[in-house]
Amino acid sequence: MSQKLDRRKKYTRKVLKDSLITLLANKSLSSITVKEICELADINRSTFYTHYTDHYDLLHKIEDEITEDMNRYLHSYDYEKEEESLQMTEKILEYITENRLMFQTLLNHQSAPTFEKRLMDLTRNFMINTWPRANELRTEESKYLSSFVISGAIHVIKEWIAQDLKESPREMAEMINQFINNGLSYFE
Amino acid sequence: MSQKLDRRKKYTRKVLKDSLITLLANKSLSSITVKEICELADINRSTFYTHYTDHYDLLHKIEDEITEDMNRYLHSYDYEKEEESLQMTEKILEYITENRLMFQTLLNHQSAPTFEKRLMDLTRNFMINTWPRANELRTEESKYLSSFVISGAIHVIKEWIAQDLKESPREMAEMINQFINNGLSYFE
DNA sequence: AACACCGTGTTGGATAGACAACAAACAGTT
DNA sequence: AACTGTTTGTTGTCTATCCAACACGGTGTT
Repeated sequence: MSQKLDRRKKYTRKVLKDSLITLLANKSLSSITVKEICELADINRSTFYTHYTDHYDLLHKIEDEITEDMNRYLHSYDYEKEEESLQMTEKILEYITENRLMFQTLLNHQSAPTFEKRLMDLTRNFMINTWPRANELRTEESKYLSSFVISGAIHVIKEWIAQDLKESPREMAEMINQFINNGLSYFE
Repeated sequence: MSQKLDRRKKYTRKVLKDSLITLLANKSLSSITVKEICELADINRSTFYTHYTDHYDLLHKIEDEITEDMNRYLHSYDYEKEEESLQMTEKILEYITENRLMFQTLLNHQSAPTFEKRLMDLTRNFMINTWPRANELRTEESKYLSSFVISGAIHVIKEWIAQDLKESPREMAEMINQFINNGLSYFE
């Protein structure tokens, strides 16, 4: 799956991604130039084109990576067991902590409206397909409920980030899981 | 003098230097292996040897660079003018701020006893050769006085670092210059 | 003593990235 | 409309780094 990358490739992609994220914090995606990204990353511009076709492609691949990671977290725990579902949420929040700047800017509609939508779709699909309690509901209802619950959770996370991650991932995980459980029991 | 470096060289040397400094914070120089440095820096070990002969050489070149930078600061201001001498001290303190971890560990005798000595020699030479007030003194006296003043200043800086750089470089510059001036007027 | 283990210093071949140069597209200026 | 400056893709050559492999010396284990 994830091939063993040459250290040079690994480094180049990392700094290009970091660079775009940094720029996105202050400017709109369309106003950012490839040249600018490369200068900040200290990478030759021609090298950029061996990895990405343009900066839209770069952003797309950044988002791909995040959603892949999220997906991995979602599927590496047994959501039916309460403690494991808690650990899962905690793991995801830790991941967000580690990539704080990324989430902070990507969740900001202005620069990249697609990201939040992708996150929601991903999580909703997971819930609908693998979560028993959601399954028991009628299809239509479960869709709305999951949307409700997930957009709520994402909003809480956004606020958490905006407040400088004052609470620990564990605290937030407990809080968010509580919210979600309450939300899901709404129709029970 | 400083040739335009290929980005790759620049990057490799930077991460190797950072890596050694990081390791020095916890272990003694002699117990650190080349392999370890390369693994932390994520650089192939064979690449290390194209730049440095061993880790002692690496540390030596780190120190070289710092002393060169210090020297540049010392000579880019007119020390006779009070305001410029203040700016100079401030500039040096800012430089220390930017390389905080480096100074913190290198000034710690345990790991690298030579560094503090090099710094002192450098500064003392500067004072003796280019500072009029020190020149007026007898050679022997000026040597001792400069040693006294400089070791005092370095100690103040070490304390400043240990106290997490609470004061601004400007504040510290004013304080230190005051100390030095008072110190130098001792024999006047 | 024989053994396995680990870091060292070095080599050779493969490749990613640096760099310089280019034509083309575009935006703003006069 | 010609002019200036900037970004864009693209290409060819050069070289720094990667990687795997090697012989060597030191250290410790049985």
